[in-house]
Amino acid sequence: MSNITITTPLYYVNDKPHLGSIYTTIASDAYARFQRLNGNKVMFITGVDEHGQKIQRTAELNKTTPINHCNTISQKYKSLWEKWSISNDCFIRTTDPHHQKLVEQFFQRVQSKGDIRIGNQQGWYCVGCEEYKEESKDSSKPICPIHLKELEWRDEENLFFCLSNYQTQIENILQNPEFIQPKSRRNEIIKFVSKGLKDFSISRLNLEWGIPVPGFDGHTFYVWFDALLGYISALLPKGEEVDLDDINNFSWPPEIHIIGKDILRFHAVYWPAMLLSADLDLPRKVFGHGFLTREGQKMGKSLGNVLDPELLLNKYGEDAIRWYLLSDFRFGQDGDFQQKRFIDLVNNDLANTIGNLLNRTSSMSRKWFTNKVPDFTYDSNEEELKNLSNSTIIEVKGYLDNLCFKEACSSILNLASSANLYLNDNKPWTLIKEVKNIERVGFCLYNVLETIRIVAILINPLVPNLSKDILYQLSYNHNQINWNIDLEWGKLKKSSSLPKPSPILVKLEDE
RNA sequence: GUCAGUGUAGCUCAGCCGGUUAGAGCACAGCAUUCAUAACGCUGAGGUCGAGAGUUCAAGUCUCUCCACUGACACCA
Repeated sequence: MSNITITTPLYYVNDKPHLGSIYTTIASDAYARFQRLNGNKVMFITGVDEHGQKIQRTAELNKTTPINHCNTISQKYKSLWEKWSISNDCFIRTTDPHHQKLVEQFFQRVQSKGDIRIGNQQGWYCVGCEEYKEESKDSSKPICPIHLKELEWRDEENLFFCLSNYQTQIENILQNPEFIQPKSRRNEIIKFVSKGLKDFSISRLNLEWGIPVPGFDGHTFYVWFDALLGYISALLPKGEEVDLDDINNFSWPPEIHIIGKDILRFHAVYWPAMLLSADLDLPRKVFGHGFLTREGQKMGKSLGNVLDPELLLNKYGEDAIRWYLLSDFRFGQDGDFQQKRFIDLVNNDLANTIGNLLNRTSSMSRKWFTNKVPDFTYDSNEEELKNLSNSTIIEVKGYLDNLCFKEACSSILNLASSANLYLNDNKPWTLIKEVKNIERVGFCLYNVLETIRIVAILINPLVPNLSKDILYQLSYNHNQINWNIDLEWGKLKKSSSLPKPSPILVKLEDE
């Protein structure tokens, strides 16, 4: 048993949650549940990032104060995660007071290390965006691609973090092939780092909505510096004095940061350097997952094709969406959300393959074994399903350990299909016509029921509610499941009662 | 522009160090059928493996060229 800390990004509260955030969070949740089921002590962190210019501007647009805006959006995230059964152990807000203390303390460490300097942030600035833009390569007059207006040159005093001091150390960290996943993203980062690291600014001037930099009037911390530290604040008890020396007693460092590919560099380069500077341990792994498109198109407000997680949940239920997102997309790659495919897959996999398997087997047992799991003394060398279950368990563990959700789902589904086939081959409904076969039928049905139980336990981290429903219908205690115990073949008690089966998933209909 | 990756059945993708008639799931068509949720099962149709050239006894699998798409190339949560 070990301590495992898992993080989602701290979502920027500029806008309400979208499908991308639920995708990351569901995957993280599945991984966290998997680790718990294996008996590990898990600290699953999620939360929100609430500072910065964009927030301030959005609040102004909505004619409210930044903190009110943050309260509203943060609450949306919080309640949405509850509705989705996200099993996070804490929820950090970067406006939490103890976070501010931690940022200050962290800054002082880095500063005393000599990794902070004053410099000037220069660049082409778009007044409309209120952002620095990358200098355009080919045109001499830089133009904002959004506002199509000329950019103006700005030169602002900022504090800089001396990332360049960590060039070789970062390169060494990247030597570890496990540190950044998937591999393609790792290559990008290595390439990026090899071109030479430049210092980056960690403060802004004249931006009110941020944490003030101690000792530098008018400076507030740039959101990234602030936000990344939320992973640490999340672990510390609220309201008490913070002490960075103690964080290893609070499940630091994380086993994994699960993030979208867009923010990989911050987590895989800037963040490790910051931690090195502060003499803190590094996360063991950073996983940059892919993005989702919808029916082949990017999702965006301008296209008006965003999928609202709340609407999805109300319409289809969490299990259906969780299964689709985890089973059809390779986690490291981009995926395309297709309505028809979603409906087809969920109905096939969950309702037909798994759900109907439960239904048909339970029905037979109830019919011929007085509403119970068969009791029998039939002796046989035949261990087809037992062996397949055991090999599936090993496979699934391996896949989930590497966040290969799709492969895990497919492996589990294969087990369920095999159980369906096993029934078709053994034909208990024919055997039972001769009374002398009752023992053999009992043996056959028990094998399938037990396989269903294994299937239910294996899908538990992926679709927890569906899993519980199946276990309930098998009269198997679904509280406190532990994979080291409950995945053992033969745990289903003979003669335990079977309730009348009911569909575990109402089939979805295409609109 | 530079670098990297991808391009295989209608859709999503597997195909490791090159080796018999190119695979899976879904979709589609047919058969069978009740233990079951019109489910499960079986069969079938469907691919010039992006294009062209080359290496080889043999290439989806290696090399080169071209085409298309995607990503990275420092302040985008």
